[in-house]
Amino acid sequence: MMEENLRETLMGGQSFSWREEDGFFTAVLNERVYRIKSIGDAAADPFLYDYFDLGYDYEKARSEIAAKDEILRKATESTGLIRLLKQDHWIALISFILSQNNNIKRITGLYSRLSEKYGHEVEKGYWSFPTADELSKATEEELRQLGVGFRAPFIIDAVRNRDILEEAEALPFDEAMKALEKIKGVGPKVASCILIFSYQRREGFPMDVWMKKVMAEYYPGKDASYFHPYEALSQQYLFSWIRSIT
DNA sequence: CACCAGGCCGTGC
DNA sequence: GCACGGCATGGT
Repeated sequence: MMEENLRETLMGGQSFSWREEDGFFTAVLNERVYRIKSIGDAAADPFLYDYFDLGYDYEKARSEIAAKDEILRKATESTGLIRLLKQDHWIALISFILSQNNNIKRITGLYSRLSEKYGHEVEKGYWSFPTADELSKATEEELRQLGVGFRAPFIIDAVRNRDILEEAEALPFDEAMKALEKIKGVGPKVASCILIFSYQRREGFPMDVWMKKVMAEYYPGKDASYFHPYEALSQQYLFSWIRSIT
């Protein structure tokens, strides 16, 4: 059995909710604090079972991805098992708006500051990410002061258009992309991240600056369809791999 | 000083 | 339709 790489799944750019402290991965989700050491800790909890998508066979998917070509074999062997998280839509929307032209470390910091300023404390020192209602109280000026920069008006617009998240649920992938892209600051990359990491849409294939390098260098002339039916998971292995060797 | 980070918007053609 | 500059912030 392939070793699980919980760190890559939780800290590798899918989510900005988790912190690593004292050998535990910790996050405030579902109105409480979760502290886990390994994926085994998630199986008994219904919320985490769903969040970590434990009903899906990631071992099988990984081995089929690895068999596709030499690059994917290298990418899958460069790390342990990676999962695709099923996060809250609203948290994913704001998280990936924050992510544009930004780096993972700073995105995580902004996520924390938003939580402490607009969220609520569920346990001493642990703050939930603000709900849409809570974040609706923020002004553009406040958000800029907090450090989100040019993304401030995008967050305001996301609050205003929050209902699109519900609509996207029932739409086929391409239409869900278009619906999400009606929100300011949401383009193809951000929309596909939201659909993969909170709607379980495995046909998404986010093209960030890292993936553009991978495609140009190793898959010239190809696109997401080459990786079917594992577009999203292949992308996640390639993303992890290219960052690890660069 | 420059250039980069899980990009997108507005403008011009 | 595509190319390009601008954009807040912090790190290297």
